[in-house]
Parts: sequence; structure tokens; C-alpha cells
Amino acid sequence: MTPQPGSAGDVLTLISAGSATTRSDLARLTGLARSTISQRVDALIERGLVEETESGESTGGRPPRQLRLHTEDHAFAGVDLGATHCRVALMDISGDVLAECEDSMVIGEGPEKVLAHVDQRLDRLLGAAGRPRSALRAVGIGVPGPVEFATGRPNNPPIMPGWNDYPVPDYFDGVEVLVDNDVNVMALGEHRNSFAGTGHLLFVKVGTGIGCGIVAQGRLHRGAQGSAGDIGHIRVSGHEDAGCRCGNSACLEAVAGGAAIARRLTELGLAAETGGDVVALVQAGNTQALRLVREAGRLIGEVLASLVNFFNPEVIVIGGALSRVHEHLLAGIRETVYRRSLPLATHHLSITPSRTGINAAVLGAGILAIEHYLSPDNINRIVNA
Amino acid sequence: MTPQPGSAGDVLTLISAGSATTRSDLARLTGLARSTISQRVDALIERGLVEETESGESTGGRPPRQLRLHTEDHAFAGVDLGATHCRVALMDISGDVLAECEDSMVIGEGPEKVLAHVDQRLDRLLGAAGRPRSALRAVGIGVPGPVEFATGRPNNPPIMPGWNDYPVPDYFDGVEVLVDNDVNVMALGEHRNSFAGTGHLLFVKVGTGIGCGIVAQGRLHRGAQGSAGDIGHIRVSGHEDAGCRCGNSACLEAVAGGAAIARRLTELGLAAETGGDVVALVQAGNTQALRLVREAGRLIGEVLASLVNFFNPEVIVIGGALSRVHEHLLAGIRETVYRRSLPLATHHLSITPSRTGINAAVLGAGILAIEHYLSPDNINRIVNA
DNA sequence: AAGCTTTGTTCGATCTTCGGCGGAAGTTGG
DNA sequence: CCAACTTCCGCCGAAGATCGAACAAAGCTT
Repeated sequence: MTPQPGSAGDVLTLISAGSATTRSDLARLTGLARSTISQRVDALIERGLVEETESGESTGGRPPRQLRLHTEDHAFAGVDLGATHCRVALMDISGDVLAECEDSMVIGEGPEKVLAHVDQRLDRLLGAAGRPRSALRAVGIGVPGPVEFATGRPNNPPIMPGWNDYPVPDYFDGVEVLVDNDVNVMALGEHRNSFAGTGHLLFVKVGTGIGCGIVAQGRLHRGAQGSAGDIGHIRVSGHEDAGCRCGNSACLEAVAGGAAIARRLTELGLAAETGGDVVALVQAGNTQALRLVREAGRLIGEVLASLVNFFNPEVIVIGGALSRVHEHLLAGIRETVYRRSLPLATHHLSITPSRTGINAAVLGAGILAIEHYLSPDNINRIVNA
Repeated sequence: MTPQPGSAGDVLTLISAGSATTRSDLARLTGLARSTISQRVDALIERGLVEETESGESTGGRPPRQLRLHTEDHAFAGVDLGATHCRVALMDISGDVLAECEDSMVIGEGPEKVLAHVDQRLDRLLGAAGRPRSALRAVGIGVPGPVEFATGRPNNPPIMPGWNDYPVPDYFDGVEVLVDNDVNVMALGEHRNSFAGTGHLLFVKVGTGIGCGIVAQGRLHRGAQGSAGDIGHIRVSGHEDAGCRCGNSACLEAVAGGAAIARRLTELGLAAETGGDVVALVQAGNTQALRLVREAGRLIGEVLASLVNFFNPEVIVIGGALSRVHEHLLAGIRETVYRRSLPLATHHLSITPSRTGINAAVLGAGILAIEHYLSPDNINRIVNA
């Protein structure tokens, strides 16, 4: 059933969203009596979820006591697993980062090794932040492949050998674990951090491959099989010769991904293997690389033009390794999208580089965990327990 | 705020969805005491929203009194406005059609004339069904162009001269009016009638033009400007020569729409002007027409393949005038989608012709009106008034 | 300094909801 | 055919939640 209006969970949602910072705000927003609100807030304070800070500005009368999330007793973690890296951030309940770390790690070594690594980092970060393990409430993990979100099991991930159908949450105990595709958590991180007011947003990650996270009505759209946003294998015109690892040809990823650009540069006699090498060449002023990146932007723009017509987003955010040279990538993307999409859909559309940057994934993963914990249902359960 | 759990609105939602047909069902589903449920049901009966029918089957004890929506005192209407037709259906609150009509009408004559026409039909249908005008609670209207849903104003519709920004709901008084794009209401009608359990569905209308209605998580996705689903102007490869009325070239609609196929047939010396003519030729066994329809299916499939990767729907429904020859259209679509989309996304994907058929739009428009009226918030307002 | 404004708490009145009880209306079994 | 059993439903007192008025607190205004 739907949560009660003005239940403890609802009240906490308003506080955590910043919609209300005082008891009177809450009374006004919920329509409940001030006395009732006080009772709810007391319950939340007693459970250690909310705290009072010094009085705020008076508006001509007694100054209100400010309310905010109590950030001491709980901890959450966001984990960003890539093909060869592992980033972990420990966050408090308001989403602020308490401690973070980053290191190399090979995801192909399989779930046991990798998750042991993660677990160890979690302990280290908890130590650094001075919080006991028992304070850890939930962990969000972004992985580079498709996941059945409801169970946290990777679903035939191409670059994660040994992970297929592995029940990731079972590895940890005493903590709720949410696992999602890395692009989804990046989209979530970007949305909550920099585009909170936006209803419909696309986050496009241009790295070795190309993927897309979809936020519809403020929530992640994962699709029927959790594979939504897999735009790397959409066909682009005029590149029938480019074979893709998926078996088809002319896939976007096979012509505009970082790996594809590097290959083309290699053919031109320039040393480049990864998307990072491409970025380095562009930053060094290499015109060939620059031209190829811009051309990749046009191809990505061709696909995005279709998706703009179909999905009609408010904002498209470009992230991933290649967005470090976003001026050139964006030029190509914008050029094509504004030419090929319908005016009604592009009129208020903005296409921008990621503002959250490299941390979008860890932060998004952490936010996934925090929002799960702060969901009205869960809070009501905690308060009424 | 969120509606109360087990509020009158919630209870009615359960009854109307068929999830509960007796008081004990409701008590079980909501977790409320039987006495509380009885009180809610009494309030709903008193307001004329629910009625009791004869007792149902006993399960070993006293047989429960069945509950269902009271279908007598209210009426709703769905209106399907096309370029040259007008269909109106009068429905009771459970969605059953009480009376309907269809006639020719030219939408280009402008809102006043067309809406006067609609209003007259409404009166006639109300008369035929023996219900007073005052019983009419809400009207849903599907129009062939983009609409700002919140205000019911068409937004620069290309084939509706005189309608731009016209406040359609203001024309009617005493009745709530919801206006949406025709493809959206078709998608809604199809979903609620034939695919109620499906989370994510695409409804593709192939007629003169090509459009798409999007159901995500059971709800219509309209996008930021209400232009979502406008897939007719997505580019397809290898048809740069085909100019489109939108100013671009190689638009899907310009090569695979009914009008485009008719033009190609005309070039081949066959008399065809509209999508209907194309259908007639195919049904007459003309091989040229058949080949072109199948080829159109492949082109539509090319676009849908991209959208399947991006959106990951469970079901794609093909409707519109050309779906009357769906065997040929679907063959082309399926062929391309299953070849070009990712296995994970296509594994449980079904692509089927419309089951609801020609009535999807009127029914969907009516359902739009009914669901608006039955929304928990609205019902709570009515019951507590 | 006295009064005004806004905030927050206390407390009794009121409204909701709960759950037990008993009557109603069937089925089952002898 | 009747007694026992099961399930459904309304009634009603008890328990709980919410409200709003009154009051106290704390700063602003004049």
C-alpha cells in the first residue's frame, strides 16, 4: 500500500530532500497540525535519523529550530567496479563523502576475489572515518555489465568472466546490497548531484564502449530485462564494414567508441590502444585524433537524434573517459542532434558535459543505497519497530 | 502527499482493478481491520461509486457479498479525432462501452467546428444510453498531433490548422477534459485492454505517418515537451534521396509510411494515394505492394531495433491502418529487430499486431478519462466532500 | 519596555481504527 | 434434517492518532 501522508517516512523524505528544514515547513507542506509534526520529528530524533541544529534566521518572530539528517550514526557505501579499477566511497546519510579510495583491480579475477577486495576497502574506509562496521546500512555497487537488479545477479556480462548469475548481495552479510549497471549508477549520480530538478535525463558514457543511463520521471528506467540503455550496438549508417564484437556490423560502439578510435589512429600510424591514449593525443593537439573524435561525436549524435525524438529528454549529459575532450565530442554531437531531431524536442534540450565527472559512478552507487534506505516504507518500518 | 493506505481511493482502486471483489479481500490486501473496510465500502456505496451484487461462491462458510463498481450513475467519453474522422464512445466507469458512433469530419475546419460536432455526438450518445448530461464526469480526447498534456493545448500540430495553443478543455464546461496525442491514447488503450500485466510497452502506429506511444512502468511516458514517441522522423540508412515534409531527408515516415508506399506504387503505375489503397492492393494479392510493405517493415524494424536496445520493452504492438496487412509488415519488422537487437533484450520480447484494433484510440481516450477520475486523490476528495 | 510575530509544546477533545462478539448465511457430516 | 463448523459482516467499547486551543519561548518592532 501507499505510505501514510505525513508518516515518519514522508516527513524524513521532505527533510532529506531539503524541501523542509523546520517543523513549520513540514506542517505547511504536509497539512498536518504542528503538534503532530513535532511528534513525528521527535520519533525521528529518537531513532537517530534527524538532528536539530542552532536556530535559523528569524522572520519577525521566534527563530525556527533547523532540522537536518543526523549524519553520525549511519554509513553507506558506493562502489564503482570497472574492468580494471575499483573505487569505493564511504558516505553519510546526507550523501557527503567521508572517505574514499581508488585502486587497480581486475574484474576478470571473479567475484570472490574482487568482492573480498571491496570488503577489505570498506573496512579500511570505515576505520578511517571512525565508524564501526555495524554503522554500515547499505551498499550500492555499479558493475560494467547487465544486472538483474531485483536479485543483484549479473546477467551474461561480456567483460566479467565468472560473474554470470553470481548472487553478489549474498557475499555481504548484515548489510543490504544493491547492484546495478555502471552506466545506470552514473546517470543516477549525475542526476541527483547536478540535475535534481530534471524529469527526464539521458547520461551517455563514451569510453572504451558506449552506454546510456536513462532517468525517466526522476527514476532509473531499467527496462524489462534490465538491459535498457544499451545503445552501443545501435546501427549507424555508412559503416557496414566496421565489425563489432557483438557479431553485427556498423554498431555505434564499433565506430565511435574509444577502442574504435584508437584502432583507427593505429592504422594511421599513431600509437594508441585505449580511450585514454586517444584523449592524450587530442590534448597534445594531434589533428588526426581531434578529427576522429569530432567525427565520433557526429555518429553518437546521429543515434542520440533518434533517441531525442523517441524519448524527449530535457537534458543529455556526456560522460565517460572521452568526455575529458568534450569540446570536440560535444561539437559533433550537438551539430547532428540539432540538425536531425524535431524542433519541439530540441527547443528546450540541453546537451552538456558531465558536471559530476569521474565520481558520478561511486556517488550514484552510494545514492542508490541511501535512497533505498530512506524510502518511506523502510523508514516507517524502522520508526514503528 | 501520498494517499492514505486503505483510504477510500485506495480501496476503490483495488475494486476497479479487480484485485479485490469482497470486503475480506480488501481487508487482506490492505491489512486494515474488517470493520474499517466496511466503513470505507459504505462510504463508497453511499457516493454511488460501488455496489453490491448477489452473493458469490461460498468457500465453506457464509458466502461473501461481491463488490463492483457502480456503473449506473456516471458516464465517461473517449474521443478519437483523426485527420478526417471522429469516433466517440460513451463508457461506464468500468470501461464498458454504452454507445458509440463514428463519422467523417475534417479536423482542419478548426477547433470550434470540430468540438461543436463532438459535443453534439456526446449529447446524442448520452440520449441513446439514457443518461443525463450531468452524469458525464470526464472526457478524454486523442488528437493527431503533439499536445501539452497538462493544459490540453495542441502544440504546433502540423495537420491541425487553427488548433495551435487552443485550450480544448475550456470548450466544455462542467466536465473534466484530458487531451493527448492519438498515439498515446492508442498505446494506453492497447495496454489496458490487452497487455495489462506488461510493464514496458511500445505501441507503433503505421498509417499515413508513423508514430509510437510509450508505456513505461504501466504509465504513459510523454517526455519533457510531450513529444516523446515521435519516431516518424528518425533517420533510416540508405534513403538519403527521400525528402520528408519535415525538411530533412531519409525520415522513417518518408520511406515506410503509408503515404510513402502509395507514392512508390504510383511511380510503378499502380493507382494508390493513401495507406488504405496500399492495404487494398496487398489484400488483392498485388506482389509489388506486398514487397513494398514488407520492405517498409524492415525499415521500421531497423528503427525499432535501436529502440529495443535503448528502451528494452516487453512488448511491441503494431497498429494503425497498415497493420491490417500485418502478416507482411510484421515479417519485415521481426526479421530486422531479431537480427539487429541484443539477445538479452529480444529474448523475452514479443512483437504482435494490435489486439484491440481500430478501437484502441477511443477506448484509450476513455480510459484516460476514467483513470483520471478514479485516481485515489480524486476519489478521496469526492468521498470526503 | 510593551506589544507583535513566529515557533514549539502541552493537553484535553475529537475522530479513526481496532478487535472481540454475536448474528447471518452458507457448507459439511452424521 | 439438524447440529457443528466456517466464513462474512455489523455493532460497539477500547485504544490510538490527530487536532486545535492555549500557553510558553524567543526574537523583532516601535
